[in-house]
Amino acid sequence: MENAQIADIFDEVADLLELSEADQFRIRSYRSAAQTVRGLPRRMEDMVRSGERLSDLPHIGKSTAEKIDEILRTGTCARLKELQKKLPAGLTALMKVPQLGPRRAKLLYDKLGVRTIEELKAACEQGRLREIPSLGAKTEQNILRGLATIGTSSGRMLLKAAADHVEALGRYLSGNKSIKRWEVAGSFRRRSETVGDLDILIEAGDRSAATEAILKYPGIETVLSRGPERVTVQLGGALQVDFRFFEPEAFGAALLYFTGSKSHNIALRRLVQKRKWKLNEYGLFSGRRRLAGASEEELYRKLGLEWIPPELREDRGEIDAAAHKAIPDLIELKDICGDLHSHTKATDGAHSLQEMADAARARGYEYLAVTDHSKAVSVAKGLDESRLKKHAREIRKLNSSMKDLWLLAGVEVDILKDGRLDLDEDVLAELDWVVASVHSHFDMSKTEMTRRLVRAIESGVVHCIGHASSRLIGRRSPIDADWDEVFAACRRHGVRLEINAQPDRLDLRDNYCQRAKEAGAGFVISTDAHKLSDLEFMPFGIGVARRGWLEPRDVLNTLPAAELRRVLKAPAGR
DNA sequence: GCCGTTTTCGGCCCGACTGTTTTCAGTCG
Repeated sequence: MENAQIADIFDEVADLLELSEADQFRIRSYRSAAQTVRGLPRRMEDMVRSGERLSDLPHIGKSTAEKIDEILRTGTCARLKELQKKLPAGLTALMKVPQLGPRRAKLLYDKLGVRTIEELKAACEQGRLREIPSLGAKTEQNILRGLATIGTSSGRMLLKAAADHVEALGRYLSGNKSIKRWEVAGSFRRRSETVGDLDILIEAGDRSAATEAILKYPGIETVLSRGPERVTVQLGGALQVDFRFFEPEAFGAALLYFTGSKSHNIALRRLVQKRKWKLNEYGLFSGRRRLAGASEEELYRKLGLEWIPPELREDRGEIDAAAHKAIPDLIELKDICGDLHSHTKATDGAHSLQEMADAARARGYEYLAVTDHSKAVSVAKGLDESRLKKHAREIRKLNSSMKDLWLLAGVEVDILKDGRLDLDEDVLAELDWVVASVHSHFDMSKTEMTRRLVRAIESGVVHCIGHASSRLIGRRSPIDADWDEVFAACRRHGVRLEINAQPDRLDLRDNYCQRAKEAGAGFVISTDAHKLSDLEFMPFGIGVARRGWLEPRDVLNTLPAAELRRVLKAPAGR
């Protein structure tokens, strides 16, 4: 059983407890436990098997540890079943509708007999909600609008899509005189792979002028609310944006607060509470005296912590690390010296070898690996042995004509169903760089898939496993494998794991990076560019690596060309 | 239900906005 499934059970218990109007702190406990389980870099099942004490984990006590045992044994827990018996099914779905929480969901069920989303919709359309005191016509409309957004998507967009919005919006905000400073906080600043909404903090000379300017932004579809502290709008593409106004002395506290994550904030507040202080979005206070607030650095310093990069703020050990001055020296875009995964017109790329090389050089790279597909990917006109040899000759010919860019002759070879490689190993051994990837048979059993990947890793001709889980965010689930075994094999054979920077891949994902690093594996960050503009995806890969606690020394393509040459010449395992 | 550098009992993160109130509950982030 996966951690996410266990977490879902705890969240459902919490939902049902909310509907039962149980003790709010008990509810919060279940939520925290769900959060801990969901964010864990390792599987609970494996931890239990190796005899680790679950109650050592944050927010997991004796009672929750017992429930985890029970869930792993039986697939569910008695507490959940008992609650489900007491409350009608469907009510938990109802309380996830925007505008509805546990109280209103229960109210609608008790007074109107509403138990499904469909019945809710009908009740709103018939104007029956206004029969209930405390609800009115406005609420009916708001619920209907919320229902409309539920159906359309998961409600979260890819980080890249949000980044495009931020770029346009940022240009607009920067061009306005009444706005002195603006920063995007939230999951966008933490570089989460998807973003639910945008939180934009504003320092304004004149708030009402700034508000007027914001409301004139052409991308706005609906104004959801506006007050003196906050303006909430919806942009096209159903992206919600909160603009919040802050004075300079509170700006750092606001940035900290709205960057989150929620669990990071709660963990910080626990520290604050011990000192009898108060931390909110306006500052750190002792009584009414402000101790800090203008910058994040001073806030963390007051708490005895190093500044924590936003990507680490997930309550996965970063606060402890900051207290011991052990925050890693996270990798940055400027550390990257080249790109080790790209395609050309030879297969499914859009541009020629020369064009790709020029673009890489224009970015200041020292090297680019050209890694077109192998023949199994027939839709991409994948290369067979003879076409690959010819392609490699062309790459080397162009390479010899260039002084300041090393073009590595490479390939992205398919890992076949049984773990063999799609091209003759003698031909692969001639190349400078071999990426091996799974592009088919995604639904094999965990045992078979593990064997498949490990066999490829053990081939002796592979330098790197491309997009290891082969998931597509929101569209295709990751393949199932015993990742600890895969990572261990990578370490043994000196095979790197790719962090694929394509916005809908971001694979290996962040918590697996952390886990693979602990297992001693190395990494590369690549764009898998199929066209010139894809080379610009590198920052998204960097974001994942930073969220995975990676430092420059963990990532092969931080090496300058000369050093990379030396490493690649060394025997495997180095 | 979790947690402990004043605690094994008694706390537990904090504020804004909306709608329908006429002092606040519910929801949201």
